[in-house]
Amino acid sequence: MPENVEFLKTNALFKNASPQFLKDASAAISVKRFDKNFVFFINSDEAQSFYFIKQGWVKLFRETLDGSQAIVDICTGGHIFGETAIFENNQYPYSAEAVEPCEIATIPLDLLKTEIETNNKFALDMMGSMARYRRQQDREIEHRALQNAPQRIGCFLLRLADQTADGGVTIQLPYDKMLVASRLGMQPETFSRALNKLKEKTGMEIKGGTIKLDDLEKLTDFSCSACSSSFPCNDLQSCK
Amino acid sequence: MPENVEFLKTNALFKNASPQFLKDASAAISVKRFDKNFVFFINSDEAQSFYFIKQGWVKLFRETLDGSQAIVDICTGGHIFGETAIFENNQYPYSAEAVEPCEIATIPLDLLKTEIETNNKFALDMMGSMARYRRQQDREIEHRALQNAPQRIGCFLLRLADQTADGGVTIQLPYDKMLVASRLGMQPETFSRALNKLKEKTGMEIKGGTIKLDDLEKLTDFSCSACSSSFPCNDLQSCK
DNA sequence: ATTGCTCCTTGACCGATGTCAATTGAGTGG
DNA sequence: CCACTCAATTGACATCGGTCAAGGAGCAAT
Repeated sequence: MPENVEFLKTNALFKNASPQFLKDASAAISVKRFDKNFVFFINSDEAQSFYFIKQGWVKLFRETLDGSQAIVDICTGGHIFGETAIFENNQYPYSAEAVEPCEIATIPLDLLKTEIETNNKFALDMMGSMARYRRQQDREIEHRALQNAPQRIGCFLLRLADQTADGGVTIQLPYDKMLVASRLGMQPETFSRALNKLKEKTGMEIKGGTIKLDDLEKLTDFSCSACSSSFPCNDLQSCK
Repeated sequence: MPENVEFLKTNALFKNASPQFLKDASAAISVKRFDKNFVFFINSDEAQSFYFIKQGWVKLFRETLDGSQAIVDICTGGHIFGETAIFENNQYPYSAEAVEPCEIATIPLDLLKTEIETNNKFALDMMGSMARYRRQQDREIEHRALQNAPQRIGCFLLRLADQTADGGVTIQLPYDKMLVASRLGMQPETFSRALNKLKEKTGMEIKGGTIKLDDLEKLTDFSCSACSSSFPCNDLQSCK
């Protein structure tokens, strides 16, 4: 397969991509760096391309008339965005902005469209990917209805947690606290206070965006009681 | 096409279903009436079938350890449910219960699975249907974050509205107010109070589940300012 | 070190929603 | 017609989260 598109394989969606698709993509692809705050497209723009994130974080969002923002998703390396325009009359259904310097591959949407139309295996993978997203969204709605702010933060942290050698846990926030707050649908002030409450309840140690905890169970006890999945909630995507 | 599966065509998903699928479905299908509160399956049950609603309303939901319920969706005639188990290791990702007497067709999941694997047109339709659902969910999350209770109710009503001859509008709630409340992610008490506030603001006339309003614009002015779509929000599914 | 910037935190306050309890109302079956 | 049940409303109150304003912490440029 062409070298310059090998990285696509880091996304399971492309594991059954046809040679033709890879060849065409290889010819048409453009990989570039983008600065923080670069806007890839805005909601309802005519869609020409979809994007593959090699590196960095991208925020997908929609805005209301009165200027509020709703975060649709926050994605990073290995994820694609903008591809849903295929099913939306070729209009992007949200806006996309870099939240830090990024390395992004731009690929014509037509190629993807042709591929799902002609390669059934690929179509199946695409459906799997859409179903995974659906599961994610369903749970997100549930969390917002049934969990309070500290619990939602706890749940978010759990999906970032790395076991350390001594049985403890280290968690590194992947981006700004402000952005985590809006990802979780709360105000920065609420986030700050809720994180403090979580700290009290679990004895975690917080230093900037790094969090340490000796016992994961403290966190699961606190957060997972108000959720319909039980930990480890493998049906939910990690946030990394 | 076999007569006893003709009704499937009322769902756009089946417009490109293969003759083979229809024939197999025709042989395997079972159409029955179910009482109110009948439970079709519960979350994480092994999935054998998916269901097509000919008549009535069905509630899809998940439950937490502490007994709270989160509504995933509430569906009616022409909609299917349970089909997502295909992408979830053959386990239903939610529970399903009749909220009133229903007429439901039960169809083996295998047939659907085979169909998406072998009929690419069908697979594309399936993706379209999944994308529509995604759009729906994205907006749902947005609404819960940015709209208050009266606005959410207003938005819900707008998607039920029928123009009457004299330019006015009649709206009929499709099911219990309690269920509408949980569909909108709020408590029955909150719903009741919020509906009163909406009545004050728009001058609507409420009698049981029937609502009359002379001017739709009163409602859109009130609800749609806190939304990222503008009315008529054709990207959102009607609630009927 | 100083300045200026942005992110983050904290305090004070308020409005929205949830909770609990009592009451009313509508529909059902005896 | 009456009792029963459940939905719906209403009141009182608590809690949560949002808003506004002020201050502190980290960081880069000078």
